[in-house]
Amino acid sequence: MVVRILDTEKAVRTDYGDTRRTTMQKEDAVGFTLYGKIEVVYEGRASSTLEVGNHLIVCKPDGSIAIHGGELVKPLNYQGPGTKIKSIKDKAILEDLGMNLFSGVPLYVLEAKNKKETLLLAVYEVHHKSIMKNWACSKIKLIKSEHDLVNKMLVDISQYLPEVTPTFVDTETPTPYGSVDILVIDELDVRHIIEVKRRKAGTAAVGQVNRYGQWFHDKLGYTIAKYVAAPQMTNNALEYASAHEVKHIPVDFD
Amino acid sequence: MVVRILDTEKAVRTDYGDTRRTTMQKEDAVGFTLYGKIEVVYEGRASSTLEVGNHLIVCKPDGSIAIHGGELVKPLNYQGPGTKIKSIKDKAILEDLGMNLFSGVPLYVLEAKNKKETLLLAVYEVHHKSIMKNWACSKIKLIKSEHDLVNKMLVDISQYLPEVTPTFVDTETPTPYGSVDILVIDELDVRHIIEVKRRKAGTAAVGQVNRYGQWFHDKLGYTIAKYVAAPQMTNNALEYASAHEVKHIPVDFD
DNA sequence: TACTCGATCTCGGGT
DNA sequence: ACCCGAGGTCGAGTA
Repeated sequence: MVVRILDTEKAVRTDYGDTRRTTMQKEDAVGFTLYGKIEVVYEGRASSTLEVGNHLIVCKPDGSIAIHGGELVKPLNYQGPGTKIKSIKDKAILEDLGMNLFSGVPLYVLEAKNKKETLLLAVYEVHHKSIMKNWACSKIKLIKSEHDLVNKMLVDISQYLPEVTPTFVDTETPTPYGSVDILVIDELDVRHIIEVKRRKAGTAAVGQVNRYGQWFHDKLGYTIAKYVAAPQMTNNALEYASAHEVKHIPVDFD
Repeated sequence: MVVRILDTEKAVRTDYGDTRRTTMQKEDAVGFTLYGKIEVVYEGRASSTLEVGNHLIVCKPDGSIAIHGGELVKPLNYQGPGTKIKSIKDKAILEDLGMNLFSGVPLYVLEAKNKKETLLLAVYEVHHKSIMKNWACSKIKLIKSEHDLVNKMLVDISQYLPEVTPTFVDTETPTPYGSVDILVIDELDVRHIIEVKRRKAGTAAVGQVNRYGQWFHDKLGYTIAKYVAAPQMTNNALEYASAHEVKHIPVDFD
């Protein structure tokens, strides 16, 4: 069994001859894309095969790898950060691993391995490839998240609970079933439990606030009131809510 | 206001001069990747900004578009299939739209619009770009899905319900709150409701089977028994399950 | 179109 | 490490 280890850039550039191993540094981290005729076999949490065809491979400096088809945002196959890429040349091993080698001997065969998961890529033709140097690792800043909606409601929480006199307000209050988005206690010691959704809420949101309510009522013995705060609710969610005394608070980003 | 419409390949190749509109055909469908210095503004379900930096744009023949940073499998920003790409050149409009034009006048500004969502891409430098022709649209075949686990259990369902004599078995039985994975009716007319998870089940899975149970008991008046079939359950899920008479059926793909 | 749910979920935060 | 829950979830299936 001959297994040779090479870094991702090297893997694109060489045939089977290279045995050097390079550790990728943060500074000189590179990624690459490769567009070509490729066959993929995945074995791990599930298993899958991708027929030979023109696909795009994207490898990033953090080791993550994705194989994209010509449709949809999500990749057909992928492995997360930290994946190690090797090149395998022993044909018998490849056939053992599930490769049919449809189109004769591949130019490259890459084994992308991450913990107990393996991705095998047989590259039969390379239409083009590119190296990405100094690839940025910035993160986007999101606004109008659920958290922002919670904050908006906190500015004047009593407006959403007209018949309640709040004496205590908390957010992200932990329960064994998850964190309560907004918890309001009034002067009668009633726990008002509010689950906030940024978009239309479904039955699962009502289920969530029910679980929190059961914790506060059944386990802790408090009197409770339950709410789902969302721009809209689905019809089934509304019905399910009314059957469980969950009120809908209409709320949105103006 | 000057807005010019061009197809995705054209968008890479031209500056602002092209006003042709082309409809992309299945046969000549092309996609492209572009690696360069890019700034992104997103406005839609949420909103976000991505600082100027080296990023990879992937546009597919179906109109989906993704902007990838040097980390993680998921794109930093994206739009789904059917997105229309235009080029905008009016600087005042760009500034209105939130572009700061950090690095002077961009080479290209692309507006990717899908329903009520908009992605603005200002491209300041192009390190390289590639056109993908004849991009395959194959799908992968996955095995070991939840559906496979359901089928495995159906082969001998009574093994998982030792004290039950099944008289009727159904799958994907619809309720207003979703479909029951496996429904078993026994000789006493009891409804055995089984929710199947291929991995460790959390509190949400128990919430699901509770909702189904409420439908069969509260609405339809049946006697019920509830189960979560999964390799494991989280501790909180186990506790929640025992409080609601939901039994755990250990099951796995051998 | 609206709604629901699985997913090789992915990803981030906590313990 | 693992556990756990959120997500612009995405995308599939169904009514």
